[in-house]
Amino acid sequence: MRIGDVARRSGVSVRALRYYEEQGLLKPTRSPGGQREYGEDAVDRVRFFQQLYAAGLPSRRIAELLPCVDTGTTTAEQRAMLDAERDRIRKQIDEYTAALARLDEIVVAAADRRA
Amino acid sequence: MRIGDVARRSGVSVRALRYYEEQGLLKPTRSPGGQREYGEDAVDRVRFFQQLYAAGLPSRRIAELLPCVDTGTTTAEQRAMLDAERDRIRKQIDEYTAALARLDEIVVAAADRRA
DNA sequence: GTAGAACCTACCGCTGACGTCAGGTGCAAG
DNA sequence: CTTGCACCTGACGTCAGCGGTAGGTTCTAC
Repeated sequence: MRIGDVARRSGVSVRALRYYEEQGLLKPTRSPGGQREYGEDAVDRVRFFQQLYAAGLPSRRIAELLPCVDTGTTTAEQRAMLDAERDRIRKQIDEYTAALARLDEIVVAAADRRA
Repeated sequence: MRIGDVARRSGVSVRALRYYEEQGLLKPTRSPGGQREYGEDAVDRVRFFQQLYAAGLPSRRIAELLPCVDTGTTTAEQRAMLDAERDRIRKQIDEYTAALARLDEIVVAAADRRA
């Protein structure tokens, strides 16, 4: 698959795919002419990246845990990082939930006024 | 209260407080010498900002909904914005939850391997 | 009245995940 | 063989929420 196909199928831009490679997240082979050639798994991998990006993980962290995904094993360091990230995400969810409650308060207060 | 006091009490930097003013979130009065003078409610307001920032609301949105908080009423436009933000936050929570599940999978898979 | 902490404005710097050129090359179709 | 789209590298631009610095002023304490 060429880069445009991966982009269309995964829903990210061509630029983003080149950026992911720059960050060490994708390692496509090259055609004799120098064009990137992606395997079938590339689309799923990109969707996986998007999920983690959406949870606030930076490229570095994603790159660090790719070996875990590929080998199915973790070093002590990787487990520590995974735990830290999971903790961070849980806290984030709490903060989002709290903020949501604050916005709800505003809505409810305004609704009461109108009632 | 002067800016340093507000900073210490609310846990944000002096620089951040000046930034909030620049964004129209705080409107302290000025002393004859030109120094910012904050009311007692400033600390709570800043904590409120932090909560919303933590949920991914940009300064603009926060500025837009401050009138709602102060007056306890909302215009149709403001209600639409509030609904959109609440929706966005709920989706974000879903995405965070999904990402958390993915990380959990990795941890569990690695744990199984070790077992 | 003077030291020094706290304040002021103005401005440049940083990070991250890309967007957006510019200028050149690869490749499939007719 | 040429059209023309897709691709390439390299490099600068963007946005948000501040951090940090420079150079000068105000306020508080003694």
